[in-house]
Amino acid sequence: MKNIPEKSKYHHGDLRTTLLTVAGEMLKEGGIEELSLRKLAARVGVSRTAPYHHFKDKNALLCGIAESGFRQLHQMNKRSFNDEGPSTKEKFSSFIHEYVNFAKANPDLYELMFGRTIWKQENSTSELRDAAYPCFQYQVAMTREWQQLKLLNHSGEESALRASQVLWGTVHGIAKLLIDGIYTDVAHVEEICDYAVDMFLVH
Amino acid sequence: MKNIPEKSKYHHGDLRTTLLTVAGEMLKEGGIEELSLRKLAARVGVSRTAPYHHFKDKNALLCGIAESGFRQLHQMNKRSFNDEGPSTKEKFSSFIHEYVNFAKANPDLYELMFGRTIWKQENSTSELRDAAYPCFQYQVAMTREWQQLKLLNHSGEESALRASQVLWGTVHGIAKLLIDGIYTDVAHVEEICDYAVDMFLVH
DNA sequence: CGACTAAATATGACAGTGTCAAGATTGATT
DNA sequence: AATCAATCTTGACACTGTCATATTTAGTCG
Repeated sequence: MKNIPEKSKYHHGDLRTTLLTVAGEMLKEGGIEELSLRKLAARVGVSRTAPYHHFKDKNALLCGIAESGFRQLHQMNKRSFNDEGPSTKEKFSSFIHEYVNFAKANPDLYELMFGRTIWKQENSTSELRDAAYPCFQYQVAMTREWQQLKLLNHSGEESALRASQVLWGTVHGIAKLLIDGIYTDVAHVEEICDYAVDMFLVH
Repeated sequence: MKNIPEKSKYHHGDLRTTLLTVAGEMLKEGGIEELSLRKLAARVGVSRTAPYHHFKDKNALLCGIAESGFRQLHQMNKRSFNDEGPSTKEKFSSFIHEYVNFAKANPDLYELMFGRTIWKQENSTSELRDAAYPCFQYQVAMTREWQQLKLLNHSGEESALRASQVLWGTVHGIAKLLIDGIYTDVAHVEEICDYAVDMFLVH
C-alpha cells in the first residue's frame, strides 16, 4: 500500500498524479503556451527530468490531461442524455448547449483535447484513444436515437454516423471559433446554439 | 572578404515577399511545427535576424501568411457564389464542399488562419483583420440570400448572422476534425458534406 | 536484519528556439 | 562626394525538450 508521504523529499510517492493535477491547473491559468515541463517540475518541487519516469515525453503528459477531459465530457453527455425529466427535444438542445459551454468553460483543455498536438501523426497514446473513442461513439448513439424519433431534419437515407459527424462538426466548430478568439461576442453563445438547434430540428 | 558565388548581394531587394513565399512553402511541406524563423532565414540564405526588419516578430510573419490565405478563401467564395450556371441550391452545396476541401487541400495554412496562435490575445495584425473580416462578412451575405430564398430549414425569426455562424461553425468544425486527425476517414469527406447540406436544406 | 535490485530522482549537457543589442554594409539622397 | 537611413550580420541571452549518467531510496529476498 502506498501512503502519501509528508516529509519524504526524495521520492515523491505520487508524482504522476500530482503532475497531471498541477499541469491541469497551469493549463487553466496560462494556457498551453505557459505549460512547460520545466515550469511544471519547478512548481511541483522536483527536478526537470523527474517527470520522464512517469511520462515518456511531454506529449504523453498532454495526452494524460486530455484523457481526463474526455472522461469528463463523456460523463456529462451520459448524465444529460439519461435524465428522465426533459423531453427528447429538450435533451437534444441541452446537448448542443452543454457541449459548447464545456468548451467555453475549459477553453485550454478543450483546445488540447481536440488539437493536432496530440492527434497528429501517431502522437495519441493508446490510453487517450481508449478514453476518447467511447466518447465519440456515445455521440453517435445519441444521434441514432434522435434520428429514429424523427427529430432531425433530413431527406433521403438516414445514417446515424453521418448525422453525428455533422452535428459534432457544428458544435465543435462553434466551440473552436469561440475559444480561438474569432467569434468575439462570447455573450451570444446561447443564441447561436439555440439557432443551431432550430436549424437541425424538423419543422 | 565574403564573396558569395554567383551574385553576392548584401541587400536582398525583395526579402519580405521572399520570406512570405518560402515560409508558405515550408508550411505546406512540414507543417507549422517545422516552420522556425531560423530555418526560414537559412533557407532564404540570410542571417537569423534579417527577417526582423520586415516583420515585427514571428507572429507578424504568420499573420502575413494567413492574410493571403483569407484572400484566397474570399476569392474562392466569390467566384463560386457568382457563378451563373448552377442553381442556388447547388451553389449552397458547392459552398459547403469547397470550404471543407480548401481546408483539406491546405491543412496547415487553414490551421494557421483559424488557429489561436494568431487570433488570441491581440496577436492579430490589423492587416490580417482587414483581409479576414470581409471574408467573414461575405459568408453572412451569402447566407442572407439563401435565407431569403427560403432554402434553409428553420422556424421562428430569421437572422442571417446567426444562421451564417451556425453554417460556418459546421464547415469549420468538419474541416478541423479532419485536418487535426480526429476524423480518420478522409475518404468520406464528400459524403459528410452531402449529408450536412441535406440536413440544412428545407424539405 | 542486511544485501541487492529496481524504481525514482537529480545533474550536466546539447541542440534548438525567438529575440534583443550593437556593429557592418549598402543604396539613395543631398 | 558625403551623409544617412534602411538593411543585414554577429553575438548574446533566456528559454525549451530531452538524453546520458550519477545518485538516492523503497521494496524484496535470503
